[in-house]
Amino acid sequence: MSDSTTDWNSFEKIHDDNGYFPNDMIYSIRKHQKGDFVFRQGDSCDALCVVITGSVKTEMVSENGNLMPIETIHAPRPLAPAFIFSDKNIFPVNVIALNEMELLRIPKNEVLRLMSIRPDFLQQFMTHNANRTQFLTQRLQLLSIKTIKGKIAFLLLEKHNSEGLVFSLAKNQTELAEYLGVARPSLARSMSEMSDEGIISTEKKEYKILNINKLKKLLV
Amino acid sequence: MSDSTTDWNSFEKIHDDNGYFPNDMIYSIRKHQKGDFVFRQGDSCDALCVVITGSVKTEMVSENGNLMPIETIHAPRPLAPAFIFSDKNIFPVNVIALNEMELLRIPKNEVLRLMSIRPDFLQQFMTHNANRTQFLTQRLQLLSIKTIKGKIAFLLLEKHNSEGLVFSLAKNQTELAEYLGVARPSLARSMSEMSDEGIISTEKKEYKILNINKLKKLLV
DNA sequence: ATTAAAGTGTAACAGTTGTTACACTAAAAA
DNA sequence: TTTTTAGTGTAACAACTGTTACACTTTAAT
Repeated sequence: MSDSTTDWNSFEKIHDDNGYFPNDMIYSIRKHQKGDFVFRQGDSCDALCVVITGSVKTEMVSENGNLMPIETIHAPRPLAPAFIFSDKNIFPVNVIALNEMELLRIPKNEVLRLMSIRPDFLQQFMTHNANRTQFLTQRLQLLSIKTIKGKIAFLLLEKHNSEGLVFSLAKNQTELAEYLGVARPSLARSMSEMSDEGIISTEKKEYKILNINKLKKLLV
Repeated sequence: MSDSTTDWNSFEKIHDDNGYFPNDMIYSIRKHQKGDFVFRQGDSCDALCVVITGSVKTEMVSENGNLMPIETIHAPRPLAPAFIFSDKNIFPVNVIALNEMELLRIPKNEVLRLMSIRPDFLQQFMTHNANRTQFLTQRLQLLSIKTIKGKIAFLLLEKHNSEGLVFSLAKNQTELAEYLGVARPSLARSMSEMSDEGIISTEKKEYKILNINKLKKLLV
């Protein structure tokens, strides 16, 4: 499964009680070089894995053999943390090291023990998962909207709620199109139509909402 | 916020230690009648809520004032369990009683305490959330596929993995179309084309995969 | 300053999907 | 059985989106 020499099934104990991890915590750390497969899609996994240095990318192997990139994960961040507790704990993606990286691995039972003795750890774990659920829910909502103008409206109204009528987006047009799951020229067309209709105005990454009622009607 | 007479902020203690909930658990129970708003979109919530009898529906108020049904929740099931731990704990949906129902409410701090003293409770909570994350991820994958034939292929190949080349689906064509987020006649057209091409055959809710390689190519 | 690269606006056309309508069949109710 | 209802197959057409191509602008690199 992997190219490192670390024995994957041996766990050590940590030596300093830092108030977060107790000094008798059972864990293992393994190093990977750039390009290593950290996990392959279909591997089973019964430990909490945390990227502690470096970064990895995840990609999904579709049924026809194509590779679809999912996301990039930079240290420090857990790797599919919810996942070790699911009924069917098989890794859904390939995980590949983008550079030299280190992976902390804590067995499931030890995770449960940590949770019961370290409230901070428990709370942080829960918060992470809750935020992830909210992220997924919101993403699902966005993709449920069928028209391009509707997706743009959803995005801009969301920004509006936190930042008002004038704001800037971090993404350029190409990235935005990818994020919305549409073709770039189609996005440009829809946007220029919305400008013609006096709903919004855009200048590079700066957006203004000119007619919020018309914008809301596009959500239908 | 609600029509019941129970004091929403008073919590009692449970009286029998059933091995799952301890006898000093802090909680409250409130009853709702059919049609009551249990929560409104935007309400904040710092307690774990469990539907213990009856059922509720959740719906989302979109920016233009339309109502979009999300899901129906039958007892016994927690209500947005991940959610109380998120950074921004505002209810994302309306929750409405479908019939006479009872809601168990356990304050967040008490949930954390329960988790640390009842491993079963902790584990079940984690498993529930993990499964939900997996469900959302899979739904996201399905909606990311752009063509109708691709969505059909994804669905059928998933069934194939667990049940082989011949199986039946629980949904009829109308429900299936809604699930895939496409128009019913469009789904029928795509399916009959796939039948013409010798990829699948369908009879009512029975499906056969005739040419799995062609089916996999549709995922691109 | 010049060149190269990245990002954007736009148009023509093809392809897919949604809409609407209607006939037909199967299943449920009277 | 008859009637009603739900579910399905199909067609014509409209609407929308993707594809491809190219000009133009802005930014970065040489």
